[in-house]
Amino acid sequence: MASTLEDHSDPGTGASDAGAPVIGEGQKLSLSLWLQLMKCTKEIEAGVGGRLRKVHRQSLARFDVLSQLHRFGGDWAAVGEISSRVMTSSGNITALVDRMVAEDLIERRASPDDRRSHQLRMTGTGRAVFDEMTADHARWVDDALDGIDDVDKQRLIALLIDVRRAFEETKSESHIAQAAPGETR
Amino acid sequence: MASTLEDHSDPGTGASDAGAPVIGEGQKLSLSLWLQLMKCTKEIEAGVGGRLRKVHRQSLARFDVLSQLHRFGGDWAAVGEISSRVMTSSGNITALVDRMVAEDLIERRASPDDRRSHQLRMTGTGRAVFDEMTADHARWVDDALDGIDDVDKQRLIALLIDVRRAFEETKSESHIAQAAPGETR
DNA sequence: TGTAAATATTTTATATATTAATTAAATATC
DNA sequence: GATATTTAATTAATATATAAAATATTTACA
Repeated sequence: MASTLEDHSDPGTGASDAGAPVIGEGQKLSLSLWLQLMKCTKEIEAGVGGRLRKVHRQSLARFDVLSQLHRFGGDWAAVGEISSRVMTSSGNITALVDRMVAEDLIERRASPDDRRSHQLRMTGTGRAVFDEMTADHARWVDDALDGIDDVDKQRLIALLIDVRRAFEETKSESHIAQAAPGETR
Repeated sequence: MASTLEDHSDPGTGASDAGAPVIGEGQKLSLSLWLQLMKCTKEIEAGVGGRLRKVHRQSLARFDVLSQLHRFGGDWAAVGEISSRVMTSSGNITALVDRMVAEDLIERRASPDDRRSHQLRMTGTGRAVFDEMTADHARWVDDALDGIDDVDKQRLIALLIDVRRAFEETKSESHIAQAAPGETR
């Protein structure tokens, strides 16, 4: 779902808005960037995800699971490995895997090494479905970004990698003093 | 949830991968950009959304609904207006609104003008919760983007607006020939 | 060795999301 | 004015997501 699709960068004039939330000048730019990032991702995601759903009757979540399994090239992969790579909770991956197993897209077995662990692998059917989805997915994404020239795409990629690195650093810096309710700084 | 968190830009060597999906050279760059866009958004969303959930016991979806209602400054807003602005389905907004009404964050009434339509407004409680969330949200987003300088933020904003505009144009161009299963071009 | 702690996954409860079908009312058209 | 179409929202069925608790197993270590 969309999130924060509101430009808070204008805290308002104050007219008829006595207790308006106070947003600092320095935060406005960050909020505008976050808003654009969110809108851009959600809009394209809705487009590509909607087509994936309509054409292949599969969700982006399932496509992600298959994509990650594909990287293991036919080998078994631990459930935890997949769930962390697709950025979903352990509880969610269990249900997702259940449904994908029921549809014969993937198969699950107990790990031979660690009896706590389970492993996943694509089935032949899963591989076929994945290949079909992959081709369409790549074309749809490329279509969505059609109007952007290669130089701008490369600039964007570099900037987004910077943002992710900066965010990771922020997290690791603040990991000692975990946020208490109401105060983060 | 995360999506497409797999870099398809390398279609592989072909070794032990006979039927590998074919991805054109020109699509690789688009896929890399899409991957970074997705990862960047999802990672920050997980951080900010997780804190919002933990600290304020509210989802980003609810924050979005309150944000949109806030723009109406105390006036009633049509349910459809809100659902389209937060980019969610009519079915979802009904359930979301039900829960928010039950928690006294917002109130709902039949529209006086159009008897098909319903309207929403923040309650005093909702406004108070929104104000608290807004301050934290702005700070968390700013923290997440702490390491990026203002010039790069502005570059990113401009580029993302370009991407959204390009995507909208693509959609309106292809709206006549809607994609049939398996063939989009 | 025995016990505590950590790890991997599942289960449970619930929230959030989609699509399709339904209901009700407004609008268009003849 | 009667009928068909469109519009607005809800309902129903189901998928996807989270957090918290439970289960089972491995690892650490006194």
